[in-house]
Amino acid sequence: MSTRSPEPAGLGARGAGGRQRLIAAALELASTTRSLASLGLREVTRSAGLAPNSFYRHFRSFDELGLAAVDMLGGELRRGLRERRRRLATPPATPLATPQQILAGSQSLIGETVGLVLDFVAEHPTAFIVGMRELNGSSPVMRRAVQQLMEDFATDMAEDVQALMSFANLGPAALQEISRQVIRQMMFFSMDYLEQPQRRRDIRAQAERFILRVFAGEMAMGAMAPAAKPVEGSAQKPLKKPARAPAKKAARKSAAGAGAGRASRRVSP
Amino acid sequence: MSTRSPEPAGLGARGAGGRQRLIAAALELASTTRSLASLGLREVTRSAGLAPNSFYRHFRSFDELGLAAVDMLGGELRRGLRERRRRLATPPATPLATPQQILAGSQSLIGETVGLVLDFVAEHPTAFIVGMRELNGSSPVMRRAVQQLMEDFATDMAEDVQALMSFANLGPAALQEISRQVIRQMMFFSMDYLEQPQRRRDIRAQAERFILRVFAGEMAMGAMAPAAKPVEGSAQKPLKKPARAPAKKAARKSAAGAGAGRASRRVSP
DNA sequence: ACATTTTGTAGACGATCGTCCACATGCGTG
DNA sequence: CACGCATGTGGACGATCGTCTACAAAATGT
Repeated sequence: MSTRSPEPAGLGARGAGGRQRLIAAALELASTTRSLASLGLREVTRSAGLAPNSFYRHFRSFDELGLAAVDMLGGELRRGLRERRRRLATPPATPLATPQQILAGSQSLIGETVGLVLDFVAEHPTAFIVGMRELNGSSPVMRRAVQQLMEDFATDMAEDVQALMSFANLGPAALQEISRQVIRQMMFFSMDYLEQPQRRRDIRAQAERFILRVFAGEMAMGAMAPAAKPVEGSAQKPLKKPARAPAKKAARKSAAGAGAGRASRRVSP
Repeated sequence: MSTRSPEPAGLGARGAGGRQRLIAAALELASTTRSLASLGLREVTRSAGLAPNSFYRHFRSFDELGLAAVDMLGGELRRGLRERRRRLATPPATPLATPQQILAGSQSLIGETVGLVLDFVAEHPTAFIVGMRELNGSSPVMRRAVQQLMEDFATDMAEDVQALMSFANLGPAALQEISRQVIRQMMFFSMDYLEQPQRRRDIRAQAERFILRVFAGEMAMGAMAPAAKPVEGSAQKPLKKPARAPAKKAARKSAAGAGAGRASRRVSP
């Protein structure tokens, strides 16, 4: 529709046209300054070296820009994760093993995956920060997009775990539920990872420990009182329809509110 | 300093002065519209039924308003949780029990606590939504405040678990780590709880299951290969000093960015 | 080569913003 | 009563904002 050349999807893409520059500038500004929706159209275009009106040549609203960024970077991470995990698809170790052995054998897989995620986050800090922000942030559109992305990650993870650890027989519903919880917790770990670079090794270890602990807990609970794990129906459907808008009356077009000068520090008096 | 009367700290406080009205209006607007920092001073005062200038009579900036809200509502929840848990401080069941028995006996405590948290969230949706938003949101000041509040919750929880389940001998470092992870996960559960009222029972069950699973996992891992749980030093210090500002140059006074009309929908053409 | 689409620029309009100033009111204390 | 103090009001300023219309240049298809 827009760029006729394939555009290898690099974000920082220097020679690329205004579209990539706008996305990069918006992520940069939104991660250091405020939320995506609070950004000024003029602010972004100025930072991208374009005239204010050029924004409309590429996006109709900030939501559209945000969705493009989610598609681009979320897709990149998702592809990387799947590829990495498929590459690590060593045939399952001795199928008849104790839970201890199963977990111990999974440690390398877990460690590699955690590493990939945290590396990605460290390489694309602005994208992650904006994603985390929009997850609970401004527009319902962005919220849905990021939520769906996380749900996709969880589904990928559940499938891979099912394939690589089928011997540890976990119900598919429980597996999806655990995967979602792991993905969510990884959001916090990733934030820590960015905010406290000096503690990266510890944070990484914490993440691996958490995953191990959750799976160990599930296996332990499965092996004991069955009254403690009903799981009910399929834990959570993959985000059906919006159905109800959180806004008060009309579904806001993109963003709203936000003020003129704000405490913009009057940097040029 | 400000209100000389004790002010029973009710939020909606109708007869109260402009201060409470401003906080209530800000939370209402920030939860339905945008982030706290993106709010307009005029927007809030208008919603509170005051003149724009009256804002300065109570707060110097939006950060100050946010901190007041965190203190008020965060303190309320924290007090409620501690009180509830102390009230449930039934003497520990048979001290010499299997892990299964320990966990089974803890289910009622876990269920009660989860219920209290989710009830609070359902009763103060705007406060929680704003908190969740500011956790990763605008100003470093608010981020720190909410992070600290969560860390306090985690510490409370660790202490209570230690007191009520001392027989399940978990190291204090591991206990603090697990508590923080539980608190963090509860943020997501709480968000689900608000966004999907029709699934509340399921979400509540998921939360209880998660907590049970994490503790079961820790106990299972403690009982097996010790190479799998080093935990290192005290998992995470309680948020030492800011030390470095995430902003670029100067520490922004309160909020920044944000634009004039934005896509404010031109609601009155 | 020429028309069309895409991308970008320039200027202007009305609206909202944060903030400052001067002024008005209620209240307790001397 | 006079005084200080907290609280609230109204008007005005300069600045930034989103968006609109009109025009320019490069790329593209035929």
